[in-house]
Amino acid sequence: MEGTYKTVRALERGLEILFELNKIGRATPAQLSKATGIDRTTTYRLLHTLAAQGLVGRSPAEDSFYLLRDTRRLSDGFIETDQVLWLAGVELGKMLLKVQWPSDYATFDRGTMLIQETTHRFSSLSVHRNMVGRRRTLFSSALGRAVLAGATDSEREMILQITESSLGRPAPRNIDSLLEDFHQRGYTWSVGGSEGHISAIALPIKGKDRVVGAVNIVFFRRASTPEEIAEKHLDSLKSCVAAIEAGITKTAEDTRSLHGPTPESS
Amino acid sequence: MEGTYKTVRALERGLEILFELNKIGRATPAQLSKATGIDRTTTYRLLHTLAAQGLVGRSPAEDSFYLLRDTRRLSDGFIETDQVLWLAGVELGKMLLKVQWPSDYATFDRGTMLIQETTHRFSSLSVHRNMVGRRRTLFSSALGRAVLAGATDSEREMILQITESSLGRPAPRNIDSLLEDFHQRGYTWSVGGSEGHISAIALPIKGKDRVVGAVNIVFFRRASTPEEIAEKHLDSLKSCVAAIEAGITKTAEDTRSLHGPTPESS
DNA sequence: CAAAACTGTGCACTTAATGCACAAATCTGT
DNA sequence: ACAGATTTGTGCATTAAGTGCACAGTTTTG
Repeated sequence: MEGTYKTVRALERGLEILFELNKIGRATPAQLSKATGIDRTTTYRLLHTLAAQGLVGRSPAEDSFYLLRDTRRLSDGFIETDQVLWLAGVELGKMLLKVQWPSDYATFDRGTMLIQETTHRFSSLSVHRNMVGRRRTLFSSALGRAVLAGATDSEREMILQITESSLGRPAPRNIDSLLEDFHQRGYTWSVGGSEGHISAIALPIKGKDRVVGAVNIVFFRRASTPEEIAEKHLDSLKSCVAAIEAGITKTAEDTRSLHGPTPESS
Repeated sequence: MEGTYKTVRALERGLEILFELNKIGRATPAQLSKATGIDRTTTYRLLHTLAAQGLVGRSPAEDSFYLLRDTRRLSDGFIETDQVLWLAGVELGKMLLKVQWPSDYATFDRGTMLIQETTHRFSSLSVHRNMVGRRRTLFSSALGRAVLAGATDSEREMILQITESSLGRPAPRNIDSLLEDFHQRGYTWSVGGSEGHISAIALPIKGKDRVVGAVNIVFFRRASTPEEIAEKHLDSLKSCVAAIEAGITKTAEDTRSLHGPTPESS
């Protein structure tokens, strides 16, 4: 990412052939060579390498290669939320430039909020590091409260059920005051949170039809109050959330196009 | 495929990293290096190459890499029928050894039968070549008749509608006699087909809940009759079809397992 | 049946992938 | 808060490994 690096050509070319095969659906080595501009024999050998990996197969009758089921091994590990992760990281970075305080992006995961991305490392106003992977409670953290506030009624019910079953104890059901507070203020908050000296405000991130996660701004309890921070930085937080949400709907829109093999008839 | 070739290592290694990333979901260069056994700096550079292609992204905050949506470009071109294609090619090859006559595997595609795989090239009893991509009619070819015969009622209705709309003329609706003939004989047939001197018998290939295509045996009209060929080779044809169908259900069964990223909590 | 196109493989060339080495940054434990 | 341990990023020399030419064999075209 830093200095644009010298890339590995053999890998690039192999991938290029895979891309091409995905477009065409079926092709001979010569066709692929023409399409990619890679020398024919090189194409041939790259195809063999791909075949050895079980990614492409060759028709026993025709000379053409095509994709095999195992190509899924290259992409099945991808999950939608990863895309959001990238976005969140970028936007959090931008926000840090305006707001000095660090912030986290977290998702609801099995009863608690799982921090997925953070700018703690880059903020001079943070003592924490290694935030990613840590968890915050659903009820007492600003992040958790934001998710609860951003959820639809049915979604919230599901979240509460999951939380109860994974925590093994009943969840506090006085959510109403929390929701009211959120609608009044426009954000959720917590004071003296996880370690007694940390406070935060947070907003939910909403996807197409569900709450994806939440983003917060973290500050020292003795340094300021939620109200003061909100006054100064809520707009930044809001536009950060908006940017992430925009990215989500954008990636959701571009429906992946499957193109079947449509050889020309004679 | 022939002599196991010298594979391209750089490509293999890059793919290995992608595989690993698909398993783990999220990893630092060092982790990937350990997991794959590839030198750390090499791993690092391969990751950069993958990143340059837009396949993986790197968290701006954390050091870990993860997959991006574009990994789908590596596999979206794959279609289920391709898997069948490979199978069909192999099985047709096997059948050719027993039955001297050439045979084709074809699928229904926009109103006609599209030949996808063939052993014409390898049969000494064929004058044709370049069969793949050619088309046979739905009503007068053994292949087409086999698909009609193998379809369920609702499926057949769909096939007929598609055919009518793409041919622009009404389809013959006297299918009943065809079906009756099929159930009586156990195969479909055509005499003096596409070019006057070619005959064939055929069987449908059925997938989980739909007709996938059909396989035929082709012979010279003056050399034999459908009845004679069926007597000699229908068993071979049947076991060929059975092998392909077995392969289809097998690949359909192995449901692809998606594994989400489940980072450990602190 | 001759010409053109394509496939498969050996081989020589030198590009380009690789891993070591080192500096810088980051994390960990006390 | 500080020192040791771990990890990251990059330059560079080495040579392994990717690449394309050449040629023989096969297939397709006209």
